[in-house]
Amino acid sequence: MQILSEQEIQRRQKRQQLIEMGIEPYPAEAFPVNVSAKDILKNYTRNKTEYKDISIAGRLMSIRISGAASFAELQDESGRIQLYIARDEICPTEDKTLYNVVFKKLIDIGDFVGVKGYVFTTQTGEITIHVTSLKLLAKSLKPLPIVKQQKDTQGNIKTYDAVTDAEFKYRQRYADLVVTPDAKQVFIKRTKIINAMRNFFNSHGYLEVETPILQPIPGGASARPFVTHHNALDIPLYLRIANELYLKRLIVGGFDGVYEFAKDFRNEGMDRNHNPEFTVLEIYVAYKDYFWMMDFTERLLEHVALEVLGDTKFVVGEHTIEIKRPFPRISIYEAIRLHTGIDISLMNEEELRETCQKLGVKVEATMGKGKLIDAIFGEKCEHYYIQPTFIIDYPVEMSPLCKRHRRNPQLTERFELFINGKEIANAYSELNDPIDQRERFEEQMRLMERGDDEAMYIDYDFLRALEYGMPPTAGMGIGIDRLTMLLTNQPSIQDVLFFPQMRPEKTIQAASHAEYLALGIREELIPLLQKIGFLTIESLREASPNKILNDLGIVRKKLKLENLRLPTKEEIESWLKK
RNA sequence: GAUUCCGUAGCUCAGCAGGUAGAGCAUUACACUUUUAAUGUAAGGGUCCUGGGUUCGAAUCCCAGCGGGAUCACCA
Repeated sequence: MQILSEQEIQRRQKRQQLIEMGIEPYPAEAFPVNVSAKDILKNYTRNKTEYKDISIAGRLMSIRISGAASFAELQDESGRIQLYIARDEICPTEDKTLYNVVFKKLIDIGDFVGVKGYVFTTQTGEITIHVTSLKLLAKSLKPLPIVKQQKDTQGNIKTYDAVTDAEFKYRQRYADLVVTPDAKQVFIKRTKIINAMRNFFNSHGYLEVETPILQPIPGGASARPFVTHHNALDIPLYLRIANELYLKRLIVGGFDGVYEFAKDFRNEGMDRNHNPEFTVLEIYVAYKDYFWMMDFTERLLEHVALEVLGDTKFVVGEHTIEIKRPFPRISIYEAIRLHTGIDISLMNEEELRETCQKLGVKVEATMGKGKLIDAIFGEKCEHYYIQPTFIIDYPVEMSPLCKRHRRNPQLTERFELFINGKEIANAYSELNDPIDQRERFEEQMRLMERGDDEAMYIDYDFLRALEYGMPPTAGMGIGIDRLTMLLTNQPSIQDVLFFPQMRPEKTIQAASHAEYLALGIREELIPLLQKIGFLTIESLREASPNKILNDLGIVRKKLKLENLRLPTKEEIESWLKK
């Protein structure tokens, strides 16, 4: 049994009352809609004749009753518009039930209604729908948070009582979306970002593809995977941590440009930058190198910013960022030298470890050369790159899937794009020498044996694919969640995911009346027991009979039920024995 | 995983040198035919996150747990 608040009980009673009056609170038939709130607000003043016979549906978000005429606000997907409801308009005959009872008493904030009527402007100058008929489309049983907004004389919107409880917003996004227009805008932009990218890729003739999410070997990145099990095959399967190796197989197969917006899964810590599942765009283009990909990435981001924001400049936190081609390019060694004064380019693992210690960068025994360099860069350099900057030419140890640098075999042809101090994109000239690739995998195996639980597994099928020959290829990945955070100025990944992962809620299921009765509890005592907190049989069993008796006495007095016969201690003990 | 802050009505929040639980909106009732977050009058609504402890007495102090946020660690 659900535990209901006073308002929830009232709404259930209203629902029942509607049914008894012959009004279906959840009608099956479609309601024809021929206009949106936004359309009316935008175009009515210029084109009044078009809005003489309109039909619109949405949620009631405020109701102001004043006698025989009332105002309400209807919210549809596009926004809110005011309704004017006059009793004698919606009830032209003697029977005023629809207005006096259904509208005034039985309809609540949050209910879906459909209205027909015509648009006019009130004396206070607000574009309003004069309602001539009103129909309940769906009853809402749970009260929404009440968020109010006021426009000041400059047209700025002031919000009162906005939902601030992060837990409420993330767990009950459906309710947050109803009452927080800004939240909705973030998600609309997210989709626009993806659409803009997709259009950009398609206009280049690249093919959108789908590759396995359930993988026998979790490859293409360094991360701890989620493991599941396939019953029929009786094998473990992993939720993908990346799709890189599959997309490259497709390049082997003769597609010259493939991309995928992929959900990846990593079984690691969660914070405002990390959710266990997240979205990554990866794209691979044959016969290109990382220089081409840098240029391509610049153009892509410029395109996305213009499509989504209409501008290449935007504000993130305290910074204004500008997507301005070309972005500066700086090698990782140079970046480290610049920000620490130390040249690490010729150091071995031991020297790097000492350098880390000197710089106060935390290290672990399992870290190899690649991770050590990454640690220094992450701690000492990353946050300086606010404006878009390519960090290039990473050491080979950090990049097991990346082609060696054409002039220096200790380096790779790799870039990462940093914006606002965070990595936004990662790209390579892809390693296509199967012998080198095999050796790099083997190096990863050695790291794994040292205890690096994020080192890559060897994917022999991928090696086999490379052995058939893969053309020179440039590949690039962008974290869509991070990019969305950037372009919508949201500080937390949870704000750009509809349903961020949360610890499961503990729901208390209250015992049913039958369960109380089964213990021999008199029916009249059940509400009292619930009132004093014994909502489950289990909680009752754990309590002492004396406490139950005491509390019942208190609540009886409080509810002024002096005529109610309290149970004896023996009676209570008899319940607890059953 | 560590540190730290928070958890009071449907929502936003007060309340803490321990002494009967508060406000605004929302809800209910009555009045009102053009209102602009907030008409007037009245009423109802709470396991003060949970469990222990200290105390004559705990929303308030102490301990533990649960949930969430922030910082850090790992990573994208």
